[in-house]
Amino acid sequence: MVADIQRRKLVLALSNAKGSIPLYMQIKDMLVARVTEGEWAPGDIIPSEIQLARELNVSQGTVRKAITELVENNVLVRRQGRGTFVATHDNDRALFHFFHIVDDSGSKNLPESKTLSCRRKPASRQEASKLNLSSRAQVVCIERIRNLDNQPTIIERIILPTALFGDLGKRQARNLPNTLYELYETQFGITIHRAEEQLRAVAATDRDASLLGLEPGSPLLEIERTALTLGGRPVELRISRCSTSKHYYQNTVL
Amino acid sequence: MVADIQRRKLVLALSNAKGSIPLYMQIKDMLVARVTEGEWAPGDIIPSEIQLARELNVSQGTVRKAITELVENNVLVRRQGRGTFVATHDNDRALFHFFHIVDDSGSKNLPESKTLSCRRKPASRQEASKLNLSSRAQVVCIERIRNLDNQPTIIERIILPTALFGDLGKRQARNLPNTLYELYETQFGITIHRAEEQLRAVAATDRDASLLGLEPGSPLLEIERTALTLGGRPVELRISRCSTSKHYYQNTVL
DNA sequence: GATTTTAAGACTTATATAAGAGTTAGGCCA
DNA sequence: TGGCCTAACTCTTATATAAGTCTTAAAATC
Repeated sequence: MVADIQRRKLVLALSNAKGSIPLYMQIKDMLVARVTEGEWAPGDIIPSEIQLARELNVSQGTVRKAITELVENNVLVRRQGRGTFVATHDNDRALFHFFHIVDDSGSKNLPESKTLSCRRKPASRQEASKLNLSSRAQVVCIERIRNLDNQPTIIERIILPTALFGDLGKRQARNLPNTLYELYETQFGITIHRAEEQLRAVAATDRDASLLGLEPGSPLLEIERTALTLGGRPVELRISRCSTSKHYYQNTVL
Repeated sequence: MVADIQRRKLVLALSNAKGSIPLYMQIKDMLVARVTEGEWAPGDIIPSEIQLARELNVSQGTVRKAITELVENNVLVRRQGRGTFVATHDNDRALFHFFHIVDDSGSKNLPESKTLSCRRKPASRQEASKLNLSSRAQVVCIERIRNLDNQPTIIERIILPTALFGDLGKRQARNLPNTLYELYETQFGITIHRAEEQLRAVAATDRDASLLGLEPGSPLLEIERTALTLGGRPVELRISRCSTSKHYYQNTVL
């Protein structure tokens, strides 16, 4: 442990000698590394700014600048007087952060979910490519239907690499929780950090239509989301088909 | 001018005496005010951090913290060794910032535009409500069709309050530039700062279909955007209907 | 004697200031 | 024309002080 810190000091000293990369960035990278490597798990408190500053032989303000950027990136959460914590998916912000469907009055509610199926299969070419898997790797494929205001509104197909979510397919087959990202975090140690979404308008298939109680051919909003970890590794592919007769997808462009 | 600065110092001193609001926030608000009031126009350089610090009787670091937050909000742009500038819509970031349609290969190109019509009319109830106008206020209504890869892909209807964009309807009727936000900024002194977008899947009307070369009833992605100024005032309503057969709407959730 | 209230202290993050190190653009000179 | 110098910026780091939070133990109350 002490040796570990010594090594770190050495590394910092060396890269500092090289000159170019600012101290606070090196510290930032080091903090990210310690989070991704699991030294600090989501929800854990990390050492105080002063402790880190002592450990790394820099001033508190320098550590602070590194932490500030990680707070802006949603990696850490600060609470004055308490400490700094690794961000989790169990607080309100995180729960709603990746969900963009809003009802016509503008209010956002999390939908209930009913799992239709949960099985293993080889990844399709497209799935393998989007998840960076070798072709024909095994994936878990979950299908569920989600209700908003007691109306079936969204059909979701979720693709996960079996390599990462091995026993999810077997153990929890049909009683999956509503908020999957919390499950990934607590059960599999995988924290979703950001996502890329591709939206298209598509026509409802016969199956879509019967599940959602619409006419076949009705326009649906298709959202194809690739969810990534802090390290940028894609770990979930999720394709949602939404009826937008009473809801819409909300996006704020800052 | 000097009196103005003196007044500002006094205001700061007073609100500082009250105690609660941090100095850097007061400075931030003051900087925003000076931008919105037009003392500094988009593209202008603002006084250096040290000059502002002297003017306000605070240290450079405090001014810096205020400016940093405004840079994060896309209000200001910093260039090391040069100075700090009011953000404009003429750089790459701004041009692509509000445009989310990407072709299937993932590359983003700005579409060409052809104006179909440009006329004045009284605002509909919905338009008046979304733009915060008194009912039946006059608006300019622009309709245009936009090509991507030489294919008509997007039908746009743009609603602007005549009160703000008075002579736009007459003077420039049919030769509007492609990038409107730059025009708003340079010709009307209105800078779009953020936007709220509501996305739905809809069926193409006969007119949509003939303009886009599709079958009537084909699914289209409808994007209803309300664009707001720095002060949060809605100034443009834009409804786009997009064919998503070869393109999609890209959103990154951080 | 048991329970609640209060106040001090030891933490934490938040804010403000200052000094020196990088960057950039433009002028000067060979 | 091409290279060097310098002035005017921002960027990085460090330090001091303020403000918020929790623990603990003494004091007050039942």
